[in-house]
Parts: sequence; structure tokens; C-alpha cells
Amino acid sequence: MGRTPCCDKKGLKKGPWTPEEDEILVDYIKKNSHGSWRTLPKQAGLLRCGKSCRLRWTNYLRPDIKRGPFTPEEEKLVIQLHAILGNRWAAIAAQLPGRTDNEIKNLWNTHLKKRLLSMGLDPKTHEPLPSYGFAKQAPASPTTRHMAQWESARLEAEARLSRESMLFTSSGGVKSDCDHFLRIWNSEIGDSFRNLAPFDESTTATSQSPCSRTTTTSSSSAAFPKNSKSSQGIMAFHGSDYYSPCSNNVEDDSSDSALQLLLDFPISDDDMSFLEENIGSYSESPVGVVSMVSKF
DNA sequence: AAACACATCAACCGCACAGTC
DNA sequence: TGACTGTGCGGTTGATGTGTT
Repeated sequence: MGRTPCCDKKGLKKGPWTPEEDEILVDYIKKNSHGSWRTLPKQAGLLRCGKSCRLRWTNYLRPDIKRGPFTPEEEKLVIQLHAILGNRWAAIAAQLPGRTDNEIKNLWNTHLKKRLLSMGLDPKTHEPLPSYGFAKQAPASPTTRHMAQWESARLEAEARLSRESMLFTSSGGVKSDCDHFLRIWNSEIGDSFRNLAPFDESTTATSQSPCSRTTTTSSSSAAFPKNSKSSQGIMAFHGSDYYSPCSNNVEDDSSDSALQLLLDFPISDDDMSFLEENIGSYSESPVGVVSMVSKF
């Protein structure tokens, strides 16, 4: 059957947007909000298809867009998130306020991918490339490593939260905003991570603890569908339900093993050099390339 | 100064998902 | 329940900018 095109291509303009078109689009959205993208161009008087308008708005004209080069911290975060999420640019962008999926995708394809390659890491798997000789000793699967890292970070954050809650409970729930990890853990990224399967039970008995499962849907509407919308990520990240409902179960078995992992595998906490350092540690440590904890 | 190669990034395209009827 | 529509996502392209010879 074939779907109908998103717009009638006849007479519609393509290619770069002019400042005049930008102005028309911005003015229209300011006054009316975008409403239906399909009908917007006609109502606004633009000879563009709705899709093109939406793209122009979301990637360039939106007032909260952050222009300019990525900071080392942002680049680091992109690499870390990519290790977990893969090429799910919208989900990654949801964790970098003001950055668009397109921008991050471009950053990855033009800079970060090459950087990883130059460090001897496969940009798809974040594993060392065989030609660099790091992989001879069969490193732990990415899933295993990520599980251990996430769980360790979660434990650390929850422990900190417990301490803080003792200080603030009487004041009506003053939430610390320092636990970025918990926010992400309770966002779709955490969902994605928890839903990874299969994984190595010997090192990640923690990963399917009831505790982890109960947190899965606390903030994200779906259990991370393949093409989950970026807005869900944003909602999850900025939602009020940051905290794991299983915070009271810190002493369960899974936590013990995760804690052991945390103790066994110290994780670096400085800048981009975290990649280089971990290349060296790959052959000896099951916790390798992506040290999520270092960010938090 | 010109030609070429490479890098960057805005924009397009097709597909998949979610919602509606 | 299935057809259809609207929207968003990820991959790719192509124009433009920059560096090198």
C-alpha cells in the first residue's frame, strides 16, 4: 500500500533555510506553538514541508539550544552514554541539556569515533580492537562491565542518599541534586541498562535483583522501546521521582556483591584520560572502558 | 593563487512507533 | 482489529569551510 508522503513535494523548497524563513517559523511558533507540523508550513506561509520545519526548529531555532563546541565533560558523557545506549542519539541528547541528537550524532561521527579508534577502541562496542592486542584475555562482556559499574555507582549514590536523608528528613524532603547518577538510573538510560540481556550472572547477580526491577518503570513510561522518544528521556531525567524505591534494601545480597565490585575495581575520576587508562586495565580488570562512576 | 583533499554540519530520507478512528 | 496519520529517530548526503600541497 505504501504510506502517503508527509507532504506534497511539489513546489516545496528544499536545502538551507534563509534567515527570512527562520524568522517566519520562529514568529509563528512563538505566537501559536507548533501545533501540527504538517499544517504548520501552510498556516505560517512557508514553502517547506512540516518535517523540514520541525527539524529546523528542534535542531537550530529552539531557544534552549546550546551552540558552540562541546566541552570535554560533554564529550566524556557522550562517550559514556554511547557505551550504554549505542547509537540512540535522542536518548543521549536527553541527558545533555541544550544539545540536539543531530549535533551529538555529528560529534560522534566526526570526532569521538575517530578518537576511540585512535586509542585502539572499537567505537561500536567500546572494546579494544584485536589489532591492539588488548583483547587476548577475553575481557568481560560490555554488559557485564556496565552492570557492575551501574550497580556500583547506584550503591554509592544510595549510600550517600541515606546519609543525607538522615540529615534532611525533618525538613520535609530536601532533595540533594548531587546524585546525578540516581537521576539517570531512574531514567530510561537506567531502564535500558537494567533491561540488557543476557548477562553474566557470576559477576552481575545484582543486575536482576528485585530492587533493580522495581525501579525500572518508576520514571520512564515504557521499558525502553527501541525507538523511545527523547521526550521520555527528558521527562524521566527531570521528573521528580529520581530516587530508587529500593533505597532501603541496601544490604541485600546483590548489593553486597556490587559493593565488592566497587571495592575491587577502583575507577578513575579525571578527564578524558579515563579512556586511555582503561585501555591498559582492560586485560586485567573486568571493569573496563566506561567508568560511569567517574562522572558522578 | 589555484587545485585538491579532508572535515564539518545542516538538512533530507525512509522507517518505525504511537495514537486515533 | 486493522488502516491510517502524525511524529520522531537514525542513517546518510551534499554543500560549505578549512587545510595542505
